[in-house]
Amino acid sequence: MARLKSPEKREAILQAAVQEIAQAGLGAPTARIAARAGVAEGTLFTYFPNKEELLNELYLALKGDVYERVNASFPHKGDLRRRASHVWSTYLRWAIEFPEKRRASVQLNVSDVISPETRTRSALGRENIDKTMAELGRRNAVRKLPSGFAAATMMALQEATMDFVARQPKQREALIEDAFDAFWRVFR
Amino acid sequence: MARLKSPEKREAILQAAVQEIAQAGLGAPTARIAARAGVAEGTLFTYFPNKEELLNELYLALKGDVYERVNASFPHKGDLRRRASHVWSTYLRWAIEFPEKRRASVQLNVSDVISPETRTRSALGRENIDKTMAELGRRNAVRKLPSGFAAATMMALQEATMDFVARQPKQREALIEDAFDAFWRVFR
Amino acid sequence: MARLKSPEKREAILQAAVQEIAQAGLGAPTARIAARAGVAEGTLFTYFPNKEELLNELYLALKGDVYERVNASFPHKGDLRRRASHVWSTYLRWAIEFPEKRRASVQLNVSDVISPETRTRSALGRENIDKTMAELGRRNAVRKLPSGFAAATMMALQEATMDFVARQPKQREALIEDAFDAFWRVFR
Amino acid sequence: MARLKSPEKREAILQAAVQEIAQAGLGAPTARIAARAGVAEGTLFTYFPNKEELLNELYLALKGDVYERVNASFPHKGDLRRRASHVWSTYLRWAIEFPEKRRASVQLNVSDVISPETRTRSALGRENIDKTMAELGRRNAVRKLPSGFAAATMMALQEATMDFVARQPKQREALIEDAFDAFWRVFR
DNA sequence: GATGAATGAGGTTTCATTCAT
DNA sequence: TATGAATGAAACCTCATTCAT
Repeated sequence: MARLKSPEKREAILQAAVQEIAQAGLGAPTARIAARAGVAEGTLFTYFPNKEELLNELYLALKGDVYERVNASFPHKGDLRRRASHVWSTYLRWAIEFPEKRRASVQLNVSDVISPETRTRSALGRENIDKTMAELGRRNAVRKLPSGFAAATMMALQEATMDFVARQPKQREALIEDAFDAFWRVFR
Repeated sequence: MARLKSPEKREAILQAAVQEIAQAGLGAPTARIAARAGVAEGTLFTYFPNKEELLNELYLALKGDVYERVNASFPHKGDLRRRASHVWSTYLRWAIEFPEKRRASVQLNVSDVISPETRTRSALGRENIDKTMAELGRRNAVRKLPSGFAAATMMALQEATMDFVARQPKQREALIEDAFDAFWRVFR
Repeated sequence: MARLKSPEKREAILQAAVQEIAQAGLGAPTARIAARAGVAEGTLFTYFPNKEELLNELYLALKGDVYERVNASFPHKGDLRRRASHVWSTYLRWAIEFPEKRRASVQLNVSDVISPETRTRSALGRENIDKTMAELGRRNAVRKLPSGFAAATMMALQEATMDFVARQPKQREALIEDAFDAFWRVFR
Repeated sequence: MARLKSPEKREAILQAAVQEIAQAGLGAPTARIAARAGVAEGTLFTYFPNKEELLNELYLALKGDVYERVNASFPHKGDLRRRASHVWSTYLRWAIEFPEKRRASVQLNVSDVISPETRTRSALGRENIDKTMAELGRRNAVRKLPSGFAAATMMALQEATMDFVARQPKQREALIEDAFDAFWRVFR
């Protein structure tokens, strides 16, 4: 039998894509991605039929990456604040730990290469997050704002937080906590 | 004497760039920008030495556009909440009124074509905003968070708001106000 | 004003295409066609939007080339044999004089890059030929064969003749005449 | 002992090549040919050293296919017309019965991948045909035309006939006969 | 022998920029 | 100044062929 398509190589390509996209945006040449992954230009296309697919798969991989973390130790029995705080800090730590992944993620979000289908698929595994956000959205303070506002607000406030954490890594935990307090106040 | 470079043409190119970038991202070909502006491909380069410069100038133009609005009726004598509310709603209304401008603006922000110098230059005309944000940042609630957090938070929360307003244009004013309340709570 | 798109360059590209296709088939690289035409790779695409269009335009140019010759001295008042002979020999001489054009023409015909629309357009200017062929097809000898058989037969028999003329150029005129006699006998 | 190369697989590859080439021309990827043959990409190259060889072998196979038929019931004792008619209709029926084979055959003929050696080898098994054609060529009517004209004419006229039969399959036998009459007249 | 992943040269096309007009 | 044809580097992708398994 011939060699099997190795998951390692696929992973290497996705990781290389993260780095290149973080650096050069979605215009990053497939040739450079392949080179960084240590495979031939053509090999990339045995793992992904074309660049668009690669980008979509990358999107899913990145989302999956975070969701997995969030779900891993999700405090199902905790109260709302506890659960919101878990989502908040897990997410934020991920973004801080892997700044390139976050950067790539942002680029993918802003662009329109991500197909609706991919967006739908990415929702899988996000149930815990979604439920928590929905609950937040039903609180009196924001009841009049549309559903989805809570999630969007979290994304947005995290965005605002990350940059600062990136610049002051030592105060990381304090910043994460203080920023969550600010976030929480929106719904209090 | 030679003809003068017409400000109208320069403006037309910038406007065309907004549309094209909103539609196709920063990869939008200069040829299409020129075409939409109603000038020849080469003409674009008599107004801007290269694409990068065009993009930087566009960034400045867009920022200037908003700041001008904010400054136009700035309530210098109002209290903090009043001033913050002014910034909030002026900015938000601009983004809602010109969705393409906002989209282009986002693309430019995310990318790294905007030089540090341009970012510095863009600060001019933002004094009112900056001062208001700084004041917000000194409030007890967020005192421990880094300076700049207030501004970043506003940008971020507005981002979260816009999408909803875009989808429910009729409730625009209510949404803007309710979202500001949420925003304000962060600092309360 | 800028340079105008020069018909000479367009012509050069088409001629270069003829040579390259005659030599290497329809797979002939656009880069080589451009090089032979003495223009840059990219220039080819300012004259033809893509390779397919180039091929279609080439098809039309080649057809037009022959038809022009046939029409130039068409003996409208001659009897059927006279007119058939004119078509026969004009066509044949063209094919013999420009073997590469003929070879390119054959390749284009066999392939499926030529759109139906192009085939339709190519019919313009072929009225004299068509009318003559139709008249041939109505003769008793071939009355039972479908319309179009005469034209197809001529094409086919010419094909058979060309190769021989190519190999024995000195007997060209005699061969053309003798072969026409054979052709004519089909309808006698 | 190692497995033997299976003749069935070889045959499957050749048949697959016929289909693919009929559909997509000689540019048909070896990968698709292999896929259609139900073998792995690499396997194709254990049966044929490279694509060019495959094409040459296919050419021989196709020619052999027809010649076999012609020879099978060749009327060695019949007069010239009888023998010519046999060749004519056997050949024509083959082409009509296997349109893809014919299409592939045409593509191969037009291209220049077929080596002179292959052309020579393909002459084997064509003796009956050749002898009949040679005899036709010596008839008074075409005596002045080069040897080989008869064969070429037949090919050519058949080409002209096939298309019509393809479009009117019901009149097949009548068309074959009428067209042969027309063909015969060339030599009468 | 059979497999199919891996390779990289080469193909078509795009596009920022230049420059003759 | 204005124009748009010309340029050629570089992008994405295909495919014949090799070779580890």
